Amino acid sequence: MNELRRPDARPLYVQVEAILNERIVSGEWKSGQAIPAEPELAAELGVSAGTLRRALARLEQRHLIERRQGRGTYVSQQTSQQALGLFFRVRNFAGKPVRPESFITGVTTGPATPEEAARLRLSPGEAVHRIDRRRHLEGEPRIAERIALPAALFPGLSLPLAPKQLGAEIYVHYRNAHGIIVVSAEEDLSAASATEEEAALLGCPVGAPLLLIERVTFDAAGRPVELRVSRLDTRAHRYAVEIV
Amino acid sequence: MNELRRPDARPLYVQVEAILNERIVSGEWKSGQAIPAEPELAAELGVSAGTLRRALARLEQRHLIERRQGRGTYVSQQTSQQALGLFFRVRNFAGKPVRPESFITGVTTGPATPEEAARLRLSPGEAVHRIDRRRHLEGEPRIAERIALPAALFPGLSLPLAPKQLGAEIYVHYRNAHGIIVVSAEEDLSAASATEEEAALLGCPVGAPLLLIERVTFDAAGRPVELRVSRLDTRAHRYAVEIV
DNA sequence: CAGTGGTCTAGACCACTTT
DNA sequence: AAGTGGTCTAGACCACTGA
Repeated sequence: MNELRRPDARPLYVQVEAILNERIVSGEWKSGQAIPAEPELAAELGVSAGTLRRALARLEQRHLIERRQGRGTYVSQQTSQQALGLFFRVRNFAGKPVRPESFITGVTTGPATPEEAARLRLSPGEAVHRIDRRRHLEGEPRIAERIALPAALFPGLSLPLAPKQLGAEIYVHYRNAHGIIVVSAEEDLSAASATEEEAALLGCPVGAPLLLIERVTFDAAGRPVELRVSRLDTRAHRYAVEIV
Repeated sequence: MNELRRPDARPLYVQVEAILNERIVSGEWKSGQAIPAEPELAAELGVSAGTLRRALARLEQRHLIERRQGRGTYVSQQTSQQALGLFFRVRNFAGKPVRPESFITGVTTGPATPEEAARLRLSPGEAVHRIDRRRHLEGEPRIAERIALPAALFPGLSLPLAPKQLGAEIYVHYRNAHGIIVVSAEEDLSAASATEEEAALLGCPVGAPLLLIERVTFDAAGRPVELRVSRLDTRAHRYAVEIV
């Protein structure tokens, strides 16, 4: 049933983590659903409660599950609010997190550029969907961004077009429509000058300094699922980073 | 001897972590020194090995100690290399971490500005030391920065003046000369245009976009110990962020 | 109240490092 | 061989949740 081997190279709790991770990735355990209680799971997998708990703690740290004393263990819902809290690090000058409003300005599909292929680990020329968005912070246009998605992962890309869904995080849409659970990201940050087009979009002078964010997002299976290039007007906002 | 109470609000392993943290902060256990083995420590503190291990794991995660099977547990040395690996997130376009060369251009002491007082949790007008530096990446001047330190924490600020020490991380100097162990930082990032002065220093056009990094650093006791404002020329480098 | 996760303990065994 | 940290187990007890 399980391929658990004691004298494996990896510790038992890592093997258990991988098994449970796979159950979530495969959709056997769906988002928001309760998973079996500790004693039951431990018995099924043939490990002690302590080992199982250690695996569950690692899944919780990766935000794949949520545990609450007395309630149970649930596969993360990745609601809009949670996704924003984890992945949207913009604050205003008072230090308060802000919620963006998003407006899609264009959707296209075409062969990946060399840059996109490299970052998304695609073969040269594989198809990608591209979404262009404008995002408002506290009522003002502050972010211009382009999102590139491997077409193979998002067959027949269905976009949320209702105004209500436009405000929601797109990661929630990935999960609902394509079963992709986003868990981590790598970003490269730099400074750039606003082009004419960006200046018009953001209402800033041509050549104004913008914070350029190039993000590659990964799902629970470790696949790169999104390349996002954002330009943030920092006249009224900051990007927050914590180092531990 | 210890004030460990079982029905405390905090779990035992958190209380143990705090006790061990205090021994490091107070200098009872010095940087690089081995601490007692698990059985000895557990007996001394009157807790089980499991509880002690959990506390040690948390200290290790905060980079305050290092553990190696067969060798023992050591208070972190915070060598130059380790400090850079944790706190210096600049990469070149190949994605490789780069080591900065640092040149101090000025040192002054004076009353804190309102901004400095707020970020460093000082009373208005308390004294701060200020260090201005220019930093080179791969041979070129790329960073202009000012570091503000609470004078109360750095009595008679002794600066490393030998050329060799100039290259080392200043956090290593904090530890060696003032016993301050740096463990975490919060940063606000934005984009700014180069002033005439910065342009001259960095060899870029006036108005060129720079990545502006405002960092507050905290020590093992949770005190803010440094406000650092850096301006990074991103023509040849990126600032790397990981989100988990 | 029953059932859940969270804490704490005690002890066995293993893998690694040093002498 | 002796001593270290790393893994795994089994079980007791507590704190929280919901019916």
